Amino acid sequence: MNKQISIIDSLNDAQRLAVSAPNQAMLILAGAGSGKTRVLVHRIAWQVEVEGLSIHNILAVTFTNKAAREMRGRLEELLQISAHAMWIGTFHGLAHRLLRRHPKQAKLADTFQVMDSDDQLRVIKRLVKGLNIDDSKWPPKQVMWFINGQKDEGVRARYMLESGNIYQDTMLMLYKAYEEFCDRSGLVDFAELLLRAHELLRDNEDVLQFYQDRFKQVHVDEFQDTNTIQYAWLRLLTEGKNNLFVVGDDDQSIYAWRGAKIENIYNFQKHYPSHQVIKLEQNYRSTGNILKSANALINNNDSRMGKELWTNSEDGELISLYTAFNEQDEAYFVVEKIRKWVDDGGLRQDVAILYRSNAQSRQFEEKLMNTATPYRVYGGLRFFERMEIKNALAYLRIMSNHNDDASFERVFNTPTRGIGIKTIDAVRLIAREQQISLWQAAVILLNNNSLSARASNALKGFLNLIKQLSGEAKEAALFEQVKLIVEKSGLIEFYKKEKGGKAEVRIENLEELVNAAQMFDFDEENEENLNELDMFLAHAALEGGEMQADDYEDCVQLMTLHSSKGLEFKLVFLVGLEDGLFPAQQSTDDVARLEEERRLCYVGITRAMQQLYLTHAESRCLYGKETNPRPSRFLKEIPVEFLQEVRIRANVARSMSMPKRAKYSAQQEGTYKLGQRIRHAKFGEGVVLQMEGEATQERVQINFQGVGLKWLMLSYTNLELL
DNA sequence: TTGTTCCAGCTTTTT
DNA sequence: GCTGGAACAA
Repeated sequence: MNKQISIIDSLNDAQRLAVSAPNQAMLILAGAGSGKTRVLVHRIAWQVEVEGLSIHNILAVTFTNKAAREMRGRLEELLQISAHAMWIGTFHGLAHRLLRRHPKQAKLADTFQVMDSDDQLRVIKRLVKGLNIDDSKWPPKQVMWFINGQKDEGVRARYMLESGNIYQDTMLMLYKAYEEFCDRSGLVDFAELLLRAHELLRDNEDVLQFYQDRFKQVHVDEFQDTNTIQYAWLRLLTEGKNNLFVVGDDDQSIYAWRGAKIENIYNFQKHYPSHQVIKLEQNYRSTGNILKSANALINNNDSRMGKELWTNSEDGELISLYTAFNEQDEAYFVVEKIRKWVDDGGLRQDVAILYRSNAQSRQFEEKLMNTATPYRVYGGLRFFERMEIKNALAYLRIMSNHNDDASFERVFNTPTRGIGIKTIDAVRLIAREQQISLWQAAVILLNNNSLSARASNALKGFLNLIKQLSGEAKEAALFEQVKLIVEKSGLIEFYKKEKGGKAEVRIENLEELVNAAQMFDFDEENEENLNELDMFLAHAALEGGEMQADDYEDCVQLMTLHSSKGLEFKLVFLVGLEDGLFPAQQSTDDVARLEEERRLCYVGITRAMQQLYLTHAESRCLYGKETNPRPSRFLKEIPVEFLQEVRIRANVARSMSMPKRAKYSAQQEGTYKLGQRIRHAKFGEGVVLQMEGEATQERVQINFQGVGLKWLMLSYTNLELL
């Protein structure tokens, strides 16, 4: 009794319904800021405290490690227990755990290693080259998208038929070759983790039965982001049991471009007919004006399940709109406002600058730096993705598994040890011909004595180094193994010679890697019978590590709209609201993609708690070219009554209809060509010689008879065509 | 083997 | 306009 009350006491009606619903399929449509994670955590607590389930009987799946950590933490706090052993994790993390537990049934080597996307791309590049395929017609990146796209849909190369289309068939051939390569090297990419885990359950009745029995309840966060194979996996686990509890928001689906299937929400309703839908529409985050603007914007999307956020809180301030001259001015304005916020006692960490593309951060960084304002940019290289770290890890991997070709390629000549192109090509050739690993090929080559003495020594030197290191490392603790390779691989000396001031940081990072190994909590992840090194390497690939260390300083947050999802800030600047930038150029001619951009804008607006600034520039340097973009169409979708136009000093209430430059529409565009003859009221007849600028900025140079050269602004001049 | 130059590419991102 | 990678020269 007490327990029930304590779990649902602090919740609103809709949240209570969701948390205390009987054990059945549930679809929770949770708007931004409506307490989604809260519901998830309390639901699990309810099942433990009230329904009497053991935490072992509960599975909770998220997309990011951060979300998983947060959920675990909040659950521990609420239940006052250790949720250590509970299966809370990312799709990839849980899939990895399954594969480690059942490598045989999954048809994997039990020493398999996880490749991150960087590893994957390198492998594909190598493969494309090795097969003599024109990488301008089949760019490795596209090959990677193709392969991952197929895997996301659950399609193996062997299920695919040749189409007679050269492009498709070459892709297919590469997909096949890639699969063979991965099998031979014992490597598994991210998409493969999911696909394999699905096949593991699908093809092994006993394994499936075991997990179906174990997990009485399955919970999914951010369900709108699941792709086909993830949903298929969830369905297998909950087959015939009606015990899938999903939380999501169709309006915040912004990852269709990487395979997320919003249809999964609709299919859920078909596949679990006795499900219950609960909408969480009360928002606890933003002011009324912010919410109403967001609602108005998202209403322009046709494909929606329908949901309208509301709040008990005040309307708050109007949303501010600033029109900048150019991107410099925009950044200046934003930084000026932040300065004021801080002067008025605000915290920098409550402020976020959100943009559509990473390249936009630079202007703001410069201005912030000039004013000595601490800031943090999200989305850079993470610790385990740094080159020096990846190289060190490659040494560890090849020690663990000599046949790991991806790692072999990475370090055979890093640091340089005189293994030239000719030598490695000979090795690659043998490997390809005999379908063996580079390591095995190198051994054969050395035994054949077919290399020059110098090349042979260099290659032998590398193999011996690895052998010697593996020998020495065998008995050592994890951190000692890492220390050993950092010291003996020659990487430190190698980076010491590097110029450009990076040397110091790189060496520090390598030392930090030893620390990371020492801190690595083996038991935490390991119910499996694995050695510590393999777990550490998997951890590195699956977690990526923290971005930057200065987490604790009070600083302004800069990030893309995508990475802002799930976060909230008192003061938000949504910048670069210009057609072509946001919505992105590539998304403007397709309704579905445009709707995704709109959802992205909706995500951005709903990050703001108290104050929201929208900015756009009339002129912007893009790819080295001056452009005059029109204000984003999304701006026009926000009703004028929620907006106020802002200058640097004074606020000006908005009176006129929104797009103040729309009147200079395309009517004149393309009218003037070089050589066009015209007449001007004052200057008489002339010929157009040059044109530049767009829209209001469009100017033409005209050679007037008897008057000479003149530059005229088209928006101010009336010219008669002749 | 290293340094230079040239050239393509250029949304969004986790795992 | 900037960056990373590849090709080429010394």
